[in-house]
Amino acid sequence: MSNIRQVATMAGVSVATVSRALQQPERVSPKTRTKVMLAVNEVGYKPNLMAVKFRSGKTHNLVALVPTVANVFFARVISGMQIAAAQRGYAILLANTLGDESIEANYAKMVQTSQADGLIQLRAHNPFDSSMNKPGELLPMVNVCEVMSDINCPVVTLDNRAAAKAMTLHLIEQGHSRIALIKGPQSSPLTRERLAGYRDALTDAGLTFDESLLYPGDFTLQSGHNAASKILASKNRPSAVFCENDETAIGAMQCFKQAGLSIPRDISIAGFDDISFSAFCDPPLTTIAQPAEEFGQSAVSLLIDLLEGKITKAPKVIMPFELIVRGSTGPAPKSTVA
Amino acid sequence: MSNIRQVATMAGVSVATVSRALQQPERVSPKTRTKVMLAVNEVGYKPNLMAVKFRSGKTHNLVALVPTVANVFFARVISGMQIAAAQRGYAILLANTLGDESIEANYAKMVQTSQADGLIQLRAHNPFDSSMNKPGELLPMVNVCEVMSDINCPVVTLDNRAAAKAMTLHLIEQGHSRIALIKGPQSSPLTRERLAGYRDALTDAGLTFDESLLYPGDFTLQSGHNAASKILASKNRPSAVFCENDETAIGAMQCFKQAGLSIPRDISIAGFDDISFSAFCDPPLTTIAQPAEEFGQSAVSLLIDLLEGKITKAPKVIMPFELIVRGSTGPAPKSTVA
DNA sequence: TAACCAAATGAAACCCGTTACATTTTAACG
DNA sequence: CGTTAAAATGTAACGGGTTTCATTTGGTTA
Repeated sequence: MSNIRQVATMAGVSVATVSRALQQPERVSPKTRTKVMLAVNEVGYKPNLMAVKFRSGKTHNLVALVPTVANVFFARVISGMQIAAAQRGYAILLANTLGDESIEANYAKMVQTSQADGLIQLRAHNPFDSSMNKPGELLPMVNVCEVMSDINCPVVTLDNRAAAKAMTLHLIEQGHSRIALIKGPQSSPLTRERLAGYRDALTDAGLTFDESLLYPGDFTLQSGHNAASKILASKNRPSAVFCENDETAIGAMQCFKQAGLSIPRDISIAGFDDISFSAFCDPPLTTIAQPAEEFGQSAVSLLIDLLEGKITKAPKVIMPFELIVRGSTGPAPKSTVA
Repeated sequence: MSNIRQVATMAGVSVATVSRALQQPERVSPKTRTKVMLAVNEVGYKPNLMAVKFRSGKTHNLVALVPTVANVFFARVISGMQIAAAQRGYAILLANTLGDESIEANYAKMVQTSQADGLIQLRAHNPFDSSMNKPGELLPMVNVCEVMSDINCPVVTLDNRAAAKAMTLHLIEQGHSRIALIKGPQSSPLTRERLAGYRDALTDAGLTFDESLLYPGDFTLQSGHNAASKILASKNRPSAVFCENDETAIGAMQCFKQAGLSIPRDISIAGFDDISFSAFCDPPLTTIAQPAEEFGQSAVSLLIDLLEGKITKAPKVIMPFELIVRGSTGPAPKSTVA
């Protein structure tokens, strides 16, 4: 690999001049500039940006801690992060953490060992060890989707509680009074927030909250399918099912259809996220649309602002959601309503 | 940030000794080792790995050029890459190229500017500029999924032609003789290979290849839906549809179902990839399973071997596929067969 | 105790840009 | 033409590790 000194020799100038000719062309005479450019081409010079990063102390790398890269919703967030980062000259170091805290910690160390400037966390968990805690100083981190309550950290999310309430309200308006909820992983704050919103809507509508209508899930297709089997087997079957994400809903939908139920005639199903597959179910899934790509973009933008000292307080960005009513929800069957 | 010199001062030894105490503990006396470790903790020393990378000329970063991060199949490949890379001490720099050659070239430059050691390409396209071509030397690149014919490059893929042939054969065995094919993007070699396999099977079975049964697509849900509409509108409608990927199949399936067709009674549908959603369709989708995660792992492993000089020839790794027969394919309707 | 070798340690170069500071060249003006 | 300021260019330090080579220390043996 050629270096700047070879270019300098070839051009018959000093390394400083070469550096200037490349970084601030107006600082060198046109004549010298030409000489340098010719020499650059001559020796096929490509700057060693590792040296630049080392010297400057800025890597322009951001670590993204993603529990599961293969999750469609997360994939959209990553896509947004990637695009925003590229626009501002940063690269994304992707970490597939599988929710494992030791893996998270390993990647977080990249920030502590100067391999990355900052970190984006999709889970509600602080991956840094205590040595990073500087009193009064923000960690070089931004949280997306899930909110960490115990730490002061910029965050991009949406009002999950309000969104879940809106969806539940939609179902109630359709005449449903027994609405099952298939939850997400217990560990996720999202699960609790969405449950709270579901409960809010019931309370507002004067309906009783029934623990037995809550089903465990973990945001996977399979867990939706499993929960649906249990719902089918329950006595007093609910007339609607609100799933805390779309994958769960799609898994549940398959189970109901294979059992011979017609959706939404026999049972209504609603999801959360609006992944691409949701519009292509049969029937298409009623869901809450989240601006996933914007989550990623906004998070990256916030993190870079933080790193570049443009913000010092930790903002909380609440993105808008949208209730998307499609064919999977409809009026409650008369028999159930009666 | 503390550095190694501060540790040296604190421990009362030279920087060389500190470096050795940390890298090759057996090379220093136990007494010194202890002194150094105490000093490390004392000043909260974290090595600047950017300096190490700069000095060594090895970044231990790999660039992954992915056309669309949000594609579920690619997401699985990325997941595999990520895991294999982590195991061998490498990090993945993710690039969402959108198939744009200038974006690809930008990320490829990261290799040329010493920001990454190598690159994994998911498209059949060489992103490097000509300055990288060293006669007789392999590029620091591995190809996954798609094969580049014009360049000598290690590759991990599967026999798409054979797989498409196997699927088509399956449909033929079910009694189908008019089988539509919804293709992928024209630009992708996958599209052509799968088409070739489809054709092979028809030829072997003595069926005529009918151009009018080929429908354009681009691997998206929407394109599958669009193609299905056209199929519905065609006179002499085919009794089976082979889609070049699962997303297309799922999009097509929705269209057929909404038109009142029963699958597979009225029409059979087959896909390719075996994404997670395929098992959770109604009916579940017959498809070709590809070991996507293994693609990623194998590619990373190959690339690292290449970078570390463990291989000098460009191997071609052909992964196995599996025909997964589910409910979306069945015997051809009698009326059509007759 | 002298001689000798191995183990332990230290000094300094090195990687490759950027940049502060010093020096030289150029241009302008009296 | 001489003076002076501005523009252009050069020199060398710097960043933080690793590593080579030299030196010192320690222990062993005659």
